[in-house]
Order: sequence, then structure tokens, then C-alpha cells
Amino acid sequence: MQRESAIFRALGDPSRLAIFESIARREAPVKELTAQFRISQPAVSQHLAALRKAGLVTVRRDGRLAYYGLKSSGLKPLADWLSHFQAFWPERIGRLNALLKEVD
Amino acid sequence: MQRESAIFRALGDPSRLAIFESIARREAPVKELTAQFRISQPAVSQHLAALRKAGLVTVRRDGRLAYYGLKSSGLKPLADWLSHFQAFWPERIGRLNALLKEVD
DNA sequence: ACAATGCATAAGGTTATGCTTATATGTGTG
DNA sequence: CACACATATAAGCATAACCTTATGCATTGT
Repeated sequence: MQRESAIFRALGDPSRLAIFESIARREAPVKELTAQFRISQPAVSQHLAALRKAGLVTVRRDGRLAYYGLKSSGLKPLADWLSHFQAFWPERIGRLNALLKEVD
Repeated sequence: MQRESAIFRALGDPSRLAIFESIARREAPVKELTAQFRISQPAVSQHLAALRKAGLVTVRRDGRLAYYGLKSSGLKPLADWLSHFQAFWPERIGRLNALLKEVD
């Protein structure tokens, strides 16, 4: 109940959302993420700490590199929360259903 | 791409999320929402303006009352965004599938 | 051992955010 | 027409958020 708010807040910053989406595409060390955006390395690290605190990403350290990757269960609370509202957009059900069949 | 960020930001505040969830349960005028939370009426109005700006709620004026209700299409961008990541939490699929069958 | 690299944390400044009280606007009511 | 009521907006304040530069701490390479 209060956890979704934290997730929303974590993804509410454009830079942080972009970083998250990049990580979601593929795991990457801080160095690479820093090169990707126009903010300093400490800023990236701070965003990563926020994402980690929100349970959205994980770290894997290898030598002096810290690889950040998507935490698979991270978005689950959001999905659960969202499913509460599915009754309100029936036009969406069809597409979601199709997507699920694809996965099966 | 930048629109989700706005939605996330709108729901990132605990008070605002609570107001949104209340509205989602049922349409209500500002007066009633104000009674429900321990913040002033202007604060509620400001949160409502933010939710409206994010496309999450609608207003229906009746006399001097302003009824706020869920905008059915409001969460769609979020659902679309989230569906991108479904591949990453397969354990969730089953429950979602069950939910969809229920709706059918 | 020393220098360089990758990352995290500290400190500080600027802007954004969320709240309050005060006030304006519009709508019913006596 | 005056007055109460419902809501929105304005102004101001305290705190949080996000960024920067500076620095600390490991780890790797020479």
C-alpha cells in the first residue's frame, strides 16, 4: 500500500526512469550508464541507489565494476496494484490477453 | 516515453496516491475527499489538479460541487509501459491470466 | 609499491514540491 | 440582495529532491 508509492516515486524522475529502462534492456556497469546520459557519475550512482532501495534493480560486483541489472520481482507490486484497475479499461483486456497467449 | 514519467510522478506522492485510490473506488466531490484526509482543502485541490494534469482523473461539475472521478484511459500508458517488462516476471503470468479469465 | 580506474559517499547549492493561510470566484439559499 | 458554501488560486514557507565538485575506498595494472 505504501510500497507502490515508493516505486512510483523512484520511477517518477525522468533521468532515473531512463536509467531503469536502459538497465532493463541489458545489464550494465555504472561506467557505461554514465556515458549514456548527460549527468555525472555520482548522479548516476545516486539514481542507482534509489532504484536499488526501491527494489527495482540489483547489483553484481565483478572486480571494480558494478553491474546493475533488472530485479525481476521489482515491478511485481506495481503490476499487482495495476491489476486492481483493469476493470476500468476493458478495451485493454484484449491486447493484454493476446500478449499473454504469446508468452504461453 | 516521457508521459509515463509524469504518471509515475503524479502517483509518487503518498497523499496523492491515496486520493487517487479513493477516487478510483468511487467518484467524490472535493469536500468529501478533504474530510477523508488530514490535509487542508487547498492541498486536496492542488493534488487533484496534479492528477488531472497527469490525465488520471476527470472533473464533473454539478452546481458548486466538483465531482472527481477516475479517467478510464488514465492508467493505460502505465499498463502499456508495464507490459514491456512482463517477460521478466513469468511467475506473475499465471495470476494475471486467471484474472483475465475472470473478466471474460 | 604506486598510479590509475571504477564506484560510492559527503558536502553544498539550487530548484521543485507539498503544505499552510488568505483570498478570489462562482453557485445555491434565505 | 446578502450570505453561506464549495472550490480554485495566490503567496509564502519548510523541506526534499537532484545536481555538482571533492574525496574516500577498493581493485587492477605496471
